[in-house]
Amino acid sequence: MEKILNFITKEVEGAFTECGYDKSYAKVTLSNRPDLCEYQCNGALAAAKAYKKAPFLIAEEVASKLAGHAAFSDVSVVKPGFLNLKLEVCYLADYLNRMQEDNERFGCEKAAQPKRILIDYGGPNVAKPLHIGHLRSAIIGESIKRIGRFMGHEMIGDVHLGDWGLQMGLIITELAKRKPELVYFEEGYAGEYPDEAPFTISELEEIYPTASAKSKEDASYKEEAMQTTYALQHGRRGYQALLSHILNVSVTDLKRNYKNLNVSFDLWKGESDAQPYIPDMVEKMKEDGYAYVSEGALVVDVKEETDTKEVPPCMILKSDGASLYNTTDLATIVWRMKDYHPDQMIYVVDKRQELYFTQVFRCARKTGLVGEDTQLTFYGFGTMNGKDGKPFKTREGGVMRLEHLLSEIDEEMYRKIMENASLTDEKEARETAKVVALSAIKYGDLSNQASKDYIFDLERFTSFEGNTGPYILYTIVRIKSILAKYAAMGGEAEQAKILPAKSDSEKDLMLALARFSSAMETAFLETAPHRLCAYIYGLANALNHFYHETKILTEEDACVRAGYIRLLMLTRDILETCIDVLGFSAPERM
RNA sequence: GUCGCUAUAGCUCAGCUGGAUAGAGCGACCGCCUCCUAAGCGGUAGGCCGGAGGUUCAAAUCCUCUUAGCGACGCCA
Repeated sequence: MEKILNFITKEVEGAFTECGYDKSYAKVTLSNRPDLCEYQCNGALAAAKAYKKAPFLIAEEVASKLAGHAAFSDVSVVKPGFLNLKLEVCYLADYLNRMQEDNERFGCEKAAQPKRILIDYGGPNVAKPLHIGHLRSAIIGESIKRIGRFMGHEMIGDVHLGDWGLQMGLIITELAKRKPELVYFEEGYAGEYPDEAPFTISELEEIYPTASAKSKEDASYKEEAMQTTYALQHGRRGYQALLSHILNVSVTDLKRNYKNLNVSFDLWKGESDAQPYIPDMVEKMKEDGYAYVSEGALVVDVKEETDTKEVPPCMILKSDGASLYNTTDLATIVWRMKDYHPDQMIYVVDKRQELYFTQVFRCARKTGLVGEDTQLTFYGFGTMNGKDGKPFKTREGGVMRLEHLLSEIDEEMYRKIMENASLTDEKEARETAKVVALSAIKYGDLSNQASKDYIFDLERFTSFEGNTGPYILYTIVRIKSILAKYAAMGGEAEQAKILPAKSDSEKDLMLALARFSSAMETAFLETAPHRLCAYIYGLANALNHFYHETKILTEEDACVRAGYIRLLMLTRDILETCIDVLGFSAPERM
């Protein structure tokens, strides 16, 4: 189904062409003067020079061709040469009815050429709790994934676990100190290892920091951990059995945490999955003459002629021959290409890693790991700061665990719900609090441009007012409440049609609804969830304005009433589709 | 030092890729519940779009310079 803007543009293009002007001037945009018109075309201003004609005259010529068209109720020309358009209410109503019949797409067409896009977000470390540093990546990545999916692309989310390196050796070392009697430490043991892990997640979360601290103080401890790491990476059975226990316990816990955030991944691959690809990859880079030794380390030059800055070479191996972050990331690209050959890989990562990823991407291209048909995209997000504008910390100054942050918000939301006293059932109030809290935290994040730092202000985000998640949910709940009452009254609107708007607020709402497909498409093309937030905020405003001015259930004309109900249903469906894509949902009541 | 990002109302942020009078929310002030959820709606006050030049019919938006803050710059991830 065609976007309403496309339709209008096509009409205007026709008019420009008919008047002998190039249709490229016929670009129609949303009006920035809603008091004057709904859509506008500034093409006459731009065309004036090319055709050596006063813009006003051009605009008038074009306008005369459009006048009387069934889709427009008003076509006018203003001052220097603006072409202002208003839509005919019948046309608009017809368009919305077609949207509603459009099988859950609401006029938004899927991509004609679906792409396979692998999106890397998350990046949690095994055996370490999620902290707020993981929050943005999870929220933003999940939303980009869902937007892409809605647009018909094949989106593959990969969590990219930090499950490799010294940290694993540290854990095993510490465990060996504490429970040396475990069969995993018995050398030469050839039997089966237990299915049950010899630790719980909370033990694990305590073991790692303890071991990490010890290794910093005690050189021999660190040496031992490094040897353990080496043994682990070179196939010692007992250690590998422990590693899979650590992974299992940790991943189970991570999944639970991500589930609370309504975030999920298609792939639970980790850095360790990339290791098998390293030797061949490195060998090939050497053979092909890309990799050479510089200052002891194996590197690949990634400078380019057009660089305005110094781009250091991409390091492949450290001078001691060990692999590092780069190596793992490149090897990860190897298996991703081999197993999925995506059209695009998007990395949702802290923006401070931009230069690093520039190096990795260039290296991957130069050495032929990825071809021209795969796009590599760095999507950097800013830091989440506290109210003081500095990186978010707990009151004690430490890094806050994600779980703690979430429960704090849940608690606050629960308190407010009880204050409001609209829900009396304890269980429902608790559940609703969670749903609303999630909307607060996600909308608070997503409504900002991802690339910018933003200030996380608990009070502001949990407030019920203004441009917040709860406001959006409240709007949806209001609609649901009316629909429920309508049904209770015995109303049946399934066969009804949305009727031409009778008031300004109704028309504004309808215009906002008609923009849905543009908003979704823009959000995808610009990888910009905040554009979708801005859209639903406007839509929610339009609904609340309409709601305030219109008696719906007490409307006497049953046909008009049913038309209103259909309009509300479409609004609800679009709002819910949008928040689903943003990664949260609305309760029935709040 | 080099490069990059940011700068818009008291605060937090938009600004649809160059268009008309720069918009929201919070906070402040003033109104609106015998009426479908007032977590709402309407209104008032609040701006040299960091500064200076330039490009053109038109600049918050593009270019140059400049100031301030933040960040990145080979063996961390």
